[in-house]
Amino acid sequence: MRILLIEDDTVLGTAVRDQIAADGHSVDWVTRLDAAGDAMAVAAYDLLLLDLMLPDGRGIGFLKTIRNRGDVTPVIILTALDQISDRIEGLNAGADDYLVKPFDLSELTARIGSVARRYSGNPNPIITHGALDIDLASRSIHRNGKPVQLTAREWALFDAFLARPGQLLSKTQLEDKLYAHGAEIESNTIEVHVSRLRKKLGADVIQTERGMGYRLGPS
Amino acid sequence: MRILLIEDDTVLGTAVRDQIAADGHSVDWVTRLDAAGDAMAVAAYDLLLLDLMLPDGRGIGFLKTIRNRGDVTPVIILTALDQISDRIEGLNAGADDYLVKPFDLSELTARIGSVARRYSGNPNPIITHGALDIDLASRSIHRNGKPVQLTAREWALFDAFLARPGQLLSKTQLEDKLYAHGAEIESNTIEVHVSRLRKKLGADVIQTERGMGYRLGPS
DNA sequence: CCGCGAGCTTCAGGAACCTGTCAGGTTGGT
DNA sequence: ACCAACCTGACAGGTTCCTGAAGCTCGCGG
Repeated sequence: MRILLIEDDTVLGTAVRDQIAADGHSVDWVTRLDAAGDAMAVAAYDLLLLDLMLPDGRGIGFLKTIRNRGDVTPVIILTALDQISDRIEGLNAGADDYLVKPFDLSELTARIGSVARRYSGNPNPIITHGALDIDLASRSIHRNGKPVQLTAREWALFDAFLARPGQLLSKTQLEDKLYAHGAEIESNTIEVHVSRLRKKLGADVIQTERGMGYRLGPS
Repeated sequence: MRILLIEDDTVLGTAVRDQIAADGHSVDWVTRLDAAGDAMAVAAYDLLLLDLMLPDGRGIGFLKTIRNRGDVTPVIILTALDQISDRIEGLNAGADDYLVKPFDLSELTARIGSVARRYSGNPNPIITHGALDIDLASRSIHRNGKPVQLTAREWALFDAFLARPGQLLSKTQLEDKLYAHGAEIESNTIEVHVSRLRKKLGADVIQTERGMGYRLGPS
C-alpha cells in the first residue's frame, strides 16, 4: 500500500515512517502541505496520514480542499489530545479515522490495516500487468512466473508508473518522485533506469513519448 | 458508470442487469461477441462483464483482441466453477477480476465498486469529441477506442484548438502558441502540422477557414 | 584502515525519431 | 479560367533517447 505521511515533527515522523515500512508499505514523507500537494499530483496514494498542525497551514483546510475536488483517498488524522474540536472538525471534513498523540505504533499498524481492509476487499492485491505479477505489499515481481529483482531506485521508478497507469509522466515529475530532497539531478539518470527496467521487465512495459516523457504501456 | 454485460444466459443476464441498474449504473446487455464489438464501436464503456462461454466464440479470444488493439477498459470475467484454467487464462489475457458462477449479486456489486475505485482514483476528465476520447491529464487520445500517438508539437497544436473549441484561430495565433520565444517561422509549418493532425485524428476534426485560419470542427 | 561489491550516476557514441522546409498538386473563390 | 490559399509526400538536419561502460559513493567485513 502506498502511504503519504504529512508530519513536521521529525522524531514522530521518523518513527511512523519506519513502522509503516516495517509493515511492508511504501511511504513518502513530507513536512509541508504544499509538498503534500505536489506528491499527490505525481503519485496516487492509498492512504494519507495527516498531521493537523503544520508550518504552512492547518491540515483541515487541506483535507477539505482535496475532498472538494473529489479525491476519496482514505485519510487518518494525527492529532494531539487537547485538540478535540479539531478531531471532530476533521471527521466532518472527510477524515476516515484519527489517532491521538502520543499513540502506540502498534495502534498505528492496526488503524492502517483497518483502512486497508475496508478499502480494498482483498488484503494482498496482486496487480497483473501483461506478463508481470506485481505484489506491492511484499515488493516482489514475477515475470512469466519467474521472480525479478529490482533495486531501490528501480522500484521507486516503477512504483511511480504503477501509481498512474497509462498516464504520461515527464522526466521532471519522475525526478521529483525519485529525488525528493531537493537534490537535483543533471543527467540522463532517468533514461538509464528506464533502460534497466525495460531489460528486467520487458521492453514494452514503459513507452517513450518523445519530447514529453514516459508512460506505463498497456498490458 | 457505463457497463457492457456480455452474457448469453437470459436468467443470469436479467438478474445481473437489474442488479447493476439498481446500483445506479447504466447497462447495455448483449448475448454475442459480435454484438459486443458493435456496441463498443458505438459507445465507450467503463467496465465489461464478460462471460467466457458464448454462442459465437470464446470470450478469451475477444478479450485478447481488444487488449491487443490497446483498449484498457476494465474487464471482469464471469466463469463457471469448473473452468479454473479459463480463469487463469483470462487474467493472463488482461482481465482485471473474475466472478465464479454462481455468485451472489452483492459480490457483483462489490467487485464493480472495487474496479470503479481502482480506475477512478484520480478522476481524469475525459473530453469526448466525435470519435475522439481525449484525456488531457494523461495526454492520451483514443479514436474509436484505439489509442492515437501524438508528438509534442502535435499536442501543442491540438491543445490550442481544445482550449477554444469552435473558435477561429489564425495561423499567426497558432505560431505564437507553438513557438513562444521569438523563434520565428517562415514557412507553412502550421499547415503541415494541421495536415498531420487530420491524418491521425480524422479529416473533419480541424476545419479550414480560407484566408482566416482554422477552427475545431463540431463533434 | 583498507579492500570489495552493489548500486547509482555520468558520459559518449550511435540509433531512432521529430519537425521545418520545399515542391508539386489540389481546392475554392471571383 | 485564373490566382491565391491550402494540402501533403518526401527529405534532411537536428534533437532526443538508448545503452554499454566507466567512475563514484557508501556500507560492510576483514
